[in-house]
Amino acid sequence: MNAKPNVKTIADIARLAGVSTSTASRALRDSDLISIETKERIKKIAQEHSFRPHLGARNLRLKKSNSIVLVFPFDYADQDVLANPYIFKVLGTVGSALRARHYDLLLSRLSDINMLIDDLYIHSGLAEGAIILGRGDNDQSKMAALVETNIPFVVLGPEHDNQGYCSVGIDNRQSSRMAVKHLAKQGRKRIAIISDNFDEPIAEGYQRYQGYLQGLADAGLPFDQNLTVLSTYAGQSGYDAIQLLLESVPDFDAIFVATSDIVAIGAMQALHDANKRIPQDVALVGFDNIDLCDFTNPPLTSISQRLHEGVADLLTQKLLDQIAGQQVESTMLQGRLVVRQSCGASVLT
Amino acid sequence: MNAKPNVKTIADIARLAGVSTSTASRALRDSDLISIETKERIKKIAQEHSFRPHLGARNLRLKKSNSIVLVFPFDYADQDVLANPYIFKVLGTVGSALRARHYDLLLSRLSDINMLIDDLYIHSGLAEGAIILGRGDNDQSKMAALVETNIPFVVLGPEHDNQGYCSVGIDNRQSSRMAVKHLAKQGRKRIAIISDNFDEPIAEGYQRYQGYLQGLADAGLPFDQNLTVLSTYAGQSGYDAIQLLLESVPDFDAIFVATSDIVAIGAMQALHDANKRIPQDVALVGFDNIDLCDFTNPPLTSISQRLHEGVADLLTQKLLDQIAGQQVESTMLQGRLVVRQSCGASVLT
DNA sequence: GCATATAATGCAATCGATTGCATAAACCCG
DNA sequence: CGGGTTTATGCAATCGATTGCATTATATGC
Repeated sequence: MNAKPNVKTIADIARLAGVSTSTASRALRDSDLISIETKERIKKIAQEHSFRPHLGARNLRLKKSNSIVLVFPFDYADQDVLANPYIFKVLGTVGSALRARHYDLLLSRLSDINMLIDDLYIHSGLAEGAIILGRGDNDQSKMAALVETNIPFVVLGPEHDNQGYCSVGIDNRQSSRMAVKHLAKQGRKRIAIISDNFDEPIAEGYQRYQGYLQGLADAGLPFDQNLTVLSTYAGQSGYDAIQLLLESVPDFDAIFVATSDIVAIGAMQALHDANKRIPQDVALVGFDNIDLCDFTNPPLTSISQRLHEGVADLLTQKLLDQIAGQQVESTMLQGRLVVRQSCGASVLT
Repeated sequence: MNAKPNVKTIADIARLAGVSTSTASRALRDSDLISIETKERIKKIAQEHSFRPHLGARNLRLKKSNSIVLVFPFDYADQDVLANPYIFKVLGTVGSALRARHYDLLLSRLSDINMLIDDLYIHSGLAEGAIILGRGDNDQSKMAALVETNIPFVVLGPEHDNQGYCSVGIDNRQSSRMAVKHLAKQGRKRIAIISDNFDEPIAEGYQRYQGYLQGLADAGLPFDQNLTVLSTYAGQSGYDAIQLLLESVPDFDAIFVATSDIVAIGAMQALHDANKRIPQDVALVGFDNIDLCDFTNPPLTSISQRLHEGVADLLTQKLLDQIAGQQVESTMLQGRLVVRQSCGASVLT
């Protein structure tokens, strides 16, 4: 059926060209040790047989893999997280950045950092480094262990004191503070917060909570424990949170949904169902600034993590620099408040 | 710093254990050629040095790669597509299924089928097969060329006559017909359709359009060219489509958004802005049944592609069977209409 | 015309793990 | 106690591409 006989290896090409495998290999790599004519001839033969060198063999010889593993410290089964467009966007932008640098992207089948260390793609030669998409609340002792292994890796997430590794992320505290101040500026007095963490200093949710507290303080508003509600990453969780608030502190007039826009959308739904008008009765600010923010009803004000503005490139470049043996520094970006209608501000600018 | 000296290869382990590499290799693979005590001893040493065999070397020797490449026939830069939670969900479920079968997942940096054939991960030994997430409208001549290569692959998408490859997807025509009939049953007479393709028989959008036509016919409704609007995959596109309809045929009373739920959400926003009530003035049905359907206002009736019900497993199993040399058949699943409020049906059941 | 520089090519080892075959050691049994 | 098994281990080739070194062929210089 196929006109071309089995041409699978460089040796096959060499045989067809009547040269040694060394010559064939050099020709295909464009070495100047080989005469122009010979190179042309060999290349032509390779082309005709649509020959591709076996990358596994090459990588073995060259001791590299030219690929990076992207780790979700979540289980694939955790559909709530997977349903978050933000994560997907990160995946896409990181993939794009790696591609531009001729690296392949391996998705980790690992669900936590322990397994990463344990099952180590890197030690097994599959990847040269890792990009870890965390919410930053990975157990720091595990992270320390990871640092110990000397595996090159970077983390998308918050920066901690003396973390010992390189991270790229936005300033959760500052961004949140800004969001809350913005709500206060619209005249809101009873601003609630929905977050996924109020206890662990290491968690992004906690840091956003801290920013919330600062924002309240800045605006001279009192803190009320009842205005804090925990959530997961699912839309339903936002819905439930609102119902809780409506029961306990029905006088709230704004919500900062620190968890994610998806949760904010769930919250909006609950408010609609309770006949609360947004933003007249309750103003809302989300986090992540997903595309959908433009199409919620009303459009959702949110904090942009500046994904389009180079986070993926930063992550990728820092990782590759690290692999190349360079020292790299963490970067903390300032979030940007994208004002739409849900926060009650007039969108004139 | 590290107490353990350079232990990178099986030879190192062998040296430490005072045996040959063959013995070490066999011991680590649990061969019964090796005495129990020796095995235990070698395994212990390997453990202590957290040794992992180099998978590249193993794969080279065993002539396999134990990984699959997942191809998006979209560019990473195509943010509209990447923003679709449906694709992400597929990614997650396929990843999960592969993981369960101990395969690694490589993301293709390829943007089209041509490059897949050309740049071929498979010929280069990186992957054993490919899962192609298409909208099924891949150029069929390219697909034929792909079939020619004998590379094992499966496609998530519609089934075509004599396609020559294995696909798994839902019956676009039938599902769409069902959706339209459902709208007609609610008394809607002027049902519009938003789709991304009205011309190419090979495209999913076209097939959904055909289903729409059948549905209209079933319900005895006349076809009106003006009720058909083209869209891309972005929410904005749905918004624009509605504005177009409002200008040209303001009397429409229902829309079947065949492109995706994201587009439907954009459409809802446009309807809100035009003070059209959903579903009283305009009823709406989307496609994909993403999680968010529960949290739109009102909740969006949509067609489920049955992702949770084994599509990923089917794809994975069929691909692995193919790699193992078996003959595999395509599967076409029936879509399921998930009724919520946007279609105007009473949700009593 | 001969020695030396230069260009082109091939040989063989290498990357790290695996495995068929050979060998050595221990054991069995008459 | 010698021949025949059984059990445990090692040797060396292999997967496919790459590259240092050696070798041959050609060119240059005097």
